Amino acid sequence: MLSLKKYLTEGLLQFTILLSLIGVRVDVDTYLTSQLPPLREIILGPSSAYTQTQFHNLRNTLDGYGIHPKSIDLDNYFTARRLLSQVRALDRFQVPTTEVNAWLVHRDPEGSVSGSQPSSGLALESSSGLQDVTGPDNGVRESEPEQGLSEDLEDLGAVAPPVSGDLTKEDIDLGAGREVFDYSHRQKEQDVDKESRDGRGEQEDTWAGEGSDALARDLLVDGETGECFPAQFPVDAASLPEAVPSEGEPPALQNSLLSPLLTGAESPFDLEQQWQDLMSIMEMQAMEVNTSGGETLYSGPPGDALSTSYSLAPSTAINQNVSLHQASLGSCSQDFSLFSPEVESLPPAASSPVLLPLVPSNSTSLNATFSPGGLAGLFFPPQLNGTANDTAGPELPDPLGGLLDEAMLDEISLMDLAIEEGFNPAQASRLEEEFDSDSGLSLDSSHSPSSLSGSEGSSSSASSASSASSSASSASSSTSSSFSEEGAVGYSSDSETLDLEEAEGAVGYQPEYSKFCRMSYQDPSQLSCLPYLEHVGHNHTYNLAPSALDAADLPPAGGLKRGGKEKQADFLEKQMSRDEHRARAMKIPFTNDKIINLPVEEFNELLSKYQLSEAQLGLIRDIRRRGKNKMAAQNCRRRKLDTILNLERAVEDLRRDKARLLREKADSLRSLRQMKQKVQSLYQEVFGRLRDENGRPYSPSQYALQYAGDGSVLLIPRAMAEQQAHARRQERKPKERRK
DNA sequence: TTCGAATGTCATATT
DNA sequence: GAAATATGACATTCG
Repeated sequence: MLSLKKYLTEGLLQFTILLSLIGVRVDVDTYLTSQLPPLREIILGPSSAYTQTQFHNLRNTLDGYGIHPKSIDLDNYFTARRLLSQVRALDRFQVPTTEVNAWLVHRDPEGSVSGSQPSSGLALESSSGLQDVTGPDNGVRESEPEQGLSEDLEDLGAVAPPVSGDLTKEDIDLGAGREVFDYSHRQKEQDVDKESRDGRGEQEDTWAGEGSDALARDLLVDGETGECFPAQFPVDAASLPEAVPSEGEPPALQNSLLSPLLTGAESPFDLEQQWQDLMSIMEMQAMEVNTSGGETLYSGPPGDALSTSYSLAPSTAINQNVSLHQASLGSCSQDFSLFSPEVESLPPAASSPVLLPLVPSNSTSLNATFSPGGLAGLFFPPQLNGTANDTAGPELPDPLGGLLDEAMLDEISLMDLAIEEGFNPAQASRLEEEFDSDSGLSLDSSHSPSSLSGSEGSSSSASSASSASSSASSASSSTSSSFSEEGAVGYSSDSETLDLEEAEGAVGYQPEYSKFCRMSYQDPSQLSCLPYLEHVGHNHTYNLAPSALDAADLPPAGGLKRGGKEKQADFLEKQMSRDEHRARAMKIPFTNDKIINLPVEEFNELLSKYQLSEAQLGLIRDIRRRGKNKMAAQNCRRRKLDTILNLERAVEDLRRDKARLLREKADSLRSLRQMKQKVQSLYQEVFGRLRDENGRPYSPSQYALQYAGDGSVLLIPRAMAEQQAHARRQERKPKERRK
């Protein structure tokens, strides 16, 4: 048994593993996935060996010495024997196998486009899919704030890791994926089969061979653990094809996009139907007037398919807009999370085709037709004086001018002001864009350290130095910091300083380090944790004065062979600041930390304990002054940075607020137009039913309805109504000016 | 060699 | 007024 194990372990099995892993990985995976746990155990080792934590060990086992021989038994031996022959046979086809894999790379995306959507295409679609998501979306929301878009993109990466996480990222993130295993073998394979690979460019080999293999294998085997998880991608596959509509989007997809829109439009149509019912109940005789008015109001730009279709149901405009988004939502279940509700609801481009029709090309005429007072008609039941007459004519220059509730004037006037100013949602979005683009501040938060730099507490790691120093300085006030970090003046860490002092019997340093706060920002190990701060590790200790260097640069006594400690001490010595060198040269009997960080009372007390020369005292005072100033400068810079970051955040918040307000404004305008249209209909209906004493209808050019303060509606001569409306307008102007 | 970032230092103002 | 702190300006180092 043992001999068999040994035989397997050291001979056949390893050879089998090597061969199988060199060129026939997919086939090995096939075996693995075909429910052959023993073989899986033999070749790949226990599943635990493929966990991420073990992966580097796995990487080290490429030579075949870490294959978990404990998992081998006799059963596996025979299985392995059988497989060995197969593997050897397969090995001859390793190159074609690789080519097949390369073919998979190019095929899968097509499959995803075609709608059959093999799960493999998802990962392959990653980058293009990302663009596809934003592409059509941009097509609909082309005036979306770029900030929102960037956020969306970030979100997309978060939402759909399989999409955004491409191969290279996987390699980077995991340090080594399972591909490494294969890659290494492929290196060997290159050695063995160079001729067969000479025809390929290296890049192609990397992509077609490694990349596609990895991708294709990702479909079945986790790149890291080697575990099969076919169920994961189908899940994404179900959502992604919708979330990632490609350019060559099939009509079916577009239909799926439109269908929710149409469905969503049903509700508005129902409303409209109700309204029509109401009209019919009132037996409106001049229905065509209303209809024509509505069409006029909602007629969109020619050629606009959306607006054209929507113009038939003006009152549904808002809901149609919503429906449009719902449609895109339904079809983009994943990327929908990209858009925050507020951003998403803003319909720069999506709504532009829809909203533009809402904005009457002749807004002034609309205002002329519907003065703010017209709205009042919406808020009281059609309780009219009941003087019935003939139908009113279609021309109602300012029919509701007198129906205004003064309380609404101011509020509505704002809306009307917007209309009068020619405001429309498209302009709003345009404004938004301009605002976004000319903010002058780069709000790129993707790599902005703002995310790392929180408030004072979290402190901007962006200014790593500043951050550490801030905490250091803040703690210094209490002089009870537990930090064991670099002193304010020196660059060496406490432990390093201690080593140095121990090694060289430093000039009377008293290591009460824990008492003092120290700055850690020069700690390379910490810097290494902050990739964007890797460059922050300068030793800006200025050139030492020759006198100081004399003492500092003395070679080790006796010229003994330096140990690691001494080398470290030498290195640290070079890292010492100028003031530290000076202090050593002047034989200052305490550390610069103490000099700098002690409260003035303790500092004076410390000075009194020693007999110090004037030069020493002067140096100590300078060290203290410079050290404190250094910390102050660091704090100052940190505050500056924090201020900038806070300003950036504030600007971003303001941008969001502005976008939200613009959206609300657009919504309000839409609602206003809807209400005005309804009021117009009501007005016409009521006016049309009025009859004079002879049973004839009143002429709309001569009479108008006016809403009185007591809630009643009066029929007054139009001239009088216009006069009153003019008077109100004059009244309103000073108010607006005051505002 | 030049440039920009990070940092140290000084002078001065402020607390 | 001293000490601490803040800050602008400049110098230095480093990649």
